[in-house]
Amino acid sequence: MARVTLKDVADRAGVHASTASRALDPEKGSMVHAETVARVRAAAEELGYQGHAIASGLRRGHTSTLGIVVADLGNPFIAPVVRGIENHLEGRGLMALIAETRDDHGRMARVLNNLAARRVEAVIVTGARRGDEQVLRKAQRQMPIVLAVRHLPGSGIPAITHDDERGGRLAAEHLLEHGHQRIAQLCGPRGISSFDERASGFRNRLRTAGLEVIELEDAAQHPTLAEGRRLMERMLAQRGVVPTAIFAHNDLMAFGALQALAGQGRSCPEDVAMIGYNDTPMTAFTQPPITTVRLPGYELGRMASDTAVVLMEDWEQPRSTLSLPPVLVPRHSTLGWRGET
Amino acid sequence: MARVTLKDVADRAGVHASTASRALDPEKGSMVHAETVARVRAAAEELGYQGHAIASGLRRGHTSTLGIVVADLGNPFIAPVVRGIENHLEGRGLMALIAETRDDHGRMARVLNNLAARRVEAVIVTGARRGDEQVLRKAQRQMPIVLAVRHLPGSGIPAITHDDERGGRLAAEHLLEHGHQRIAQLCGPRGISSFDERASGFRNRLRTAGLEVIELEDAAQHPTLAEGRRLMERMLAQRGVVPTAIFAHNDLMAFGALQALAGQGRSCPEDVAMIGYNDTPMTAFTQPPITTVRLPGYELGRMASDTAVVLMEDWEQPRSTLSLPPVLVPRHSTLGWRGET
DNA sequence: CTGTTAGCGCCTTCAA
DNA sequence: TTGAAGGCGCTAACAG
Repeated sequence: MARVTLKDVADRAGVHASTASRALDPEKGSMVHAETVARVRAAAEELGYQGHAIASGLRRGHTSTLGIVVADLGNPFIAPVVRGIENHLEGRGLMALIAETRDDHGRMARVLNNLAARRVEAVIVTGARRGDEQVLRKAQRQMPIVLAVRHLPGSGIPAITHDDERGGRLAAEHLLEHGHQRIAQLCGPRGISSFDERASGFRNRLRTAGLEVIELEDAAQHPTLAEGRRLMERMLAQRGVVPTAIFAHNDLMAFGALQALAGQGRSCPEDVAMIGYNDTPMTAFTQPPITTVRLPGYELGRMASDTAVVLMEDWEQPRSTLSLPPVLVPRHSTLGWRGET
Repeated sequence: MARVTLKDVADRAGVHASTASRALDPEKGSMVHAETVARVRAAAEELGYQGHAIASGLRRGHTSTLGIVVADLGNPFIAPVVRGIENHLEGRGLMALIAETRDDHGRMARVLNNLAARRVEAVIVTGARRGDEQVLRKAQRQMPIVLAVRHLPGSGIPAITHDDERGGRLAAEHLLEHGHQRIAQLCGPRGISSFDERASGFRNRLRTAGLEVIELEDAAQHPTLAEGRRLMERMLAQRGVVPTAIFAHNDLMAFGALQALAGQGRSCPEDVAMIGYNDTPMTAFTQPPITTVRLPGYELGRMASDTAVVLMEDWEQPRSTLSLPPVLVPRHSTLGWRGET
């Protein structure tokens, strides 16, 4: 397909290929006689000429492409982030190659390698986790890398994240304000900054209030509904006090926890209050509607993309690291708690 | 970045670039003396050589890239489809460029043009709608196009879709079986096959049963919650009989409709039964849980990707058009209807 | 204003 | 088994 080349167009217009090239380039159209431009344009039109961005890019030394690496395309929270990136790229002549790691280190390595071979001009990684440092640092020697959503503490790789420490704190404060004393959290996977930080933000705030969090040693393998249910069931199976409030590390885990509670005949919010995280659209429509922490995913995507673009234009930029503020969204799953009985 | 080229490696290994090329190509490694291969590999390693898939592709005549065009990256239903595509591509050395049209014809044209310029070897379009035929047909002269999710009736462009006619029929049958007589539907945007067909499947099935659907002339501009609410409000504002059951063309619209009903003091499922479409994860957790039609999005993605790969390898393949079967998932929003009063 | 020349980085003849 | 030559499609630099 697409047989016709610039040379064909030039021949038909009776000019040299380089003239045709200039005539078709909006930036250089002025260097060429208006009549010639018209002739070349006409020839291109007649032949159905389609420019070859790859060849042109090879010559010019750029690909106008960047990479997006996500852990899980199915995670509802990732959609607005990707959308923010994509919308920022649009109109800049840039396009994104997208790949999924499924939180697998080997896949991360392979994907980055593939992206490097394709000479993307920057990579936005939303799926980094502890253990990826080395691979990422190596990749960083070949192209700018921007971490988004999850960062790698101490790695020095620029990152645009949410302030999850703060998110955890907000959750804790909300529960404290409502008079809870026996408070638990169900932890998302370890080694992922966004989960680790919401855990410590939550824990620390409770300590400040003189309380110790109820926690399992076990954390979720993946931040899924099934894992939320499993952890909640384990917690309920332990003897000792039952918490009056649960902080689940994301909305899906909160649902799972709710199912486990229901299975034990405990109701939310009357017996146990629940807080999720992410403000996934559905949280507003569930029974009960779930109190959650809202993060500006779309904006984060735009900013990560913006950082990536700056970095690809000017390699040795100061590494900007940003953290966007979360907001607590109170709903019935905590507001309806009836207090100690 | 990535300064070192094959020539550098060759020089360091003391061989010609073409030998280095062969040594590094797993397919042609055998054409080269084992010792030479080792020397070249070592040199590449020492220099930190990173292959240049773009240049290599230019020479070999392929890009190992395909395009995915979606209408709305934020639509929860699109995630599994993209996931299915991506997972199918992985391990085949292929990667996908992704772009969003937001259901805008102009954007569709621009995106396809950009993709063609980048010489993607095929494009999967999940966001086609009436009015895109011409642009798509033109693009089809440059690369194979596969429609997914939504097809273009009469266009002859290969498509992998869900059988939405059938989905509509299933919804109708479910309501008939439960004894409904005054049945309405809230229509998704016109000119999009998936909505048009679920509308006609539903309508026709009711006609066969001797019933006429209650419908507005108006359809949703976008398949969103807000539009679902607006349409439901309009319907309730009309004098005459109130339906006992509603078929909303997707789950989000169903939520909107639910809100409108609640606003009028009507409860679901007691007064009015509701059916959605897509089996978005949240439908199982809402109050009430919503009866919906489940579609195999992931499988559809895989199949679309498979078709695209076949087409890019063998241009003039018979145009395979497939339609995957939907399944009705009954939940409380219809099962709890208390019947005519 | 336009043509010539020389590659971008790689791979595939062809010949040795 | 290896090297030389040529070119994928395009454009920058240099003449004229």
